[in-house]
Amino acid sequence: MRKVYTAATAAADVEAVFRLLEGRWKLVILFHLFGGQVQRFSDLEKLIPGISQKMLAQQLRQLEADGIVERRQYPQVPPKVEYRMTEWGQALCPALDSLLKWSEEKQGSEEDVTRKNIDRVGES
Amino acid sequence: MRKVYTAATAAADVEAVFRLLEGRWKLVILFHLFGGQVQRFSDLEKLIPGISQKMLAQQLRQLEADGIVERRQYPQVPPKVEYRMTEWGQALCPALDSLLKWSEEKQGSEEDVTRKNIDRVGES
DNA sequence: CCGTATCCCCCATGATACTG
DNA sequence: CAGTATCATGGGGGATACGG
Repeated sequence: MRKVYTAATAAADVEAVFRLLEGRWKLVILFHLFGGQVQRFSDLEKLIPGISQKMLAQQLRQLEADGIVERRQYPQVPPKVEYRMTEWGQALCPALDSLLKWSEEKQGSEEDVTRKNIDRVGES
Repeated sequence: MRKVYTAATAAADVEAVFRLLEGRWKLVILFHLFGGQVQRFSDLEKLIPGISQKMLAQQLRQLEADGIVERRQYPQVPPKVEYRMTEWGQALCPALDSLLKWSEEKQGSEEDVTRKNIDRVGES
């Protein structure tokens, strides 16, 4: 049984999802973890040019708090910490893919729009 | 033939989509237009409590510029302006729905996570 | 009815330095 | 290796007023 939405609640819930993923670096991090990949803090630092330690730590903390990413810490010296997607987090991948597919559709749709506008010239 | 993505390009493209939809009011507007609904400026003003004219105009302009929403102006007094989804914009609906479905999955996945954490106690 | 124009504030991000 | 702590900043969004 699917949840029922009004325009307001649907928008609010999508916004809630956006808030989980907004943040300058979260999506890059996620795409480096999708598909079961496991990365250490320093791996992500290397994989993501331009990110600072502060931002990497902050975004990972938030993703972890939101249940999207799992942090696994090994009590040893030197420290070793691994990050991976949670099961739920991994399930986000196809949803993001549908957004990508949508953005790919843009090209094909533009000629149609042009034709529609031409057809509409002189409309009341 | 699908476009091929790296972690960086996939993230960049999803971010591009997010930028189209980010904005305090865009999603509410969209959900009031999805499914072929047509709304006048003043309709949207009434439908969306708390929005200012400035913000409504601004968000509509951006949605229009991005090809998501279509603005149809009738040259008459008093002015009449209608907004509706473009074909491409309407295609966004199922993609957003997959995000909603994902957020609905959260509940079911949380007990599992708890169990996993318990199982993992004492792990090296 | 359908918008612009201004001013202002806040918070996410960045730079930089330090630590168990 | 894997992080905090602190300070600075800029642009998105709100309040308010005005215009065709």
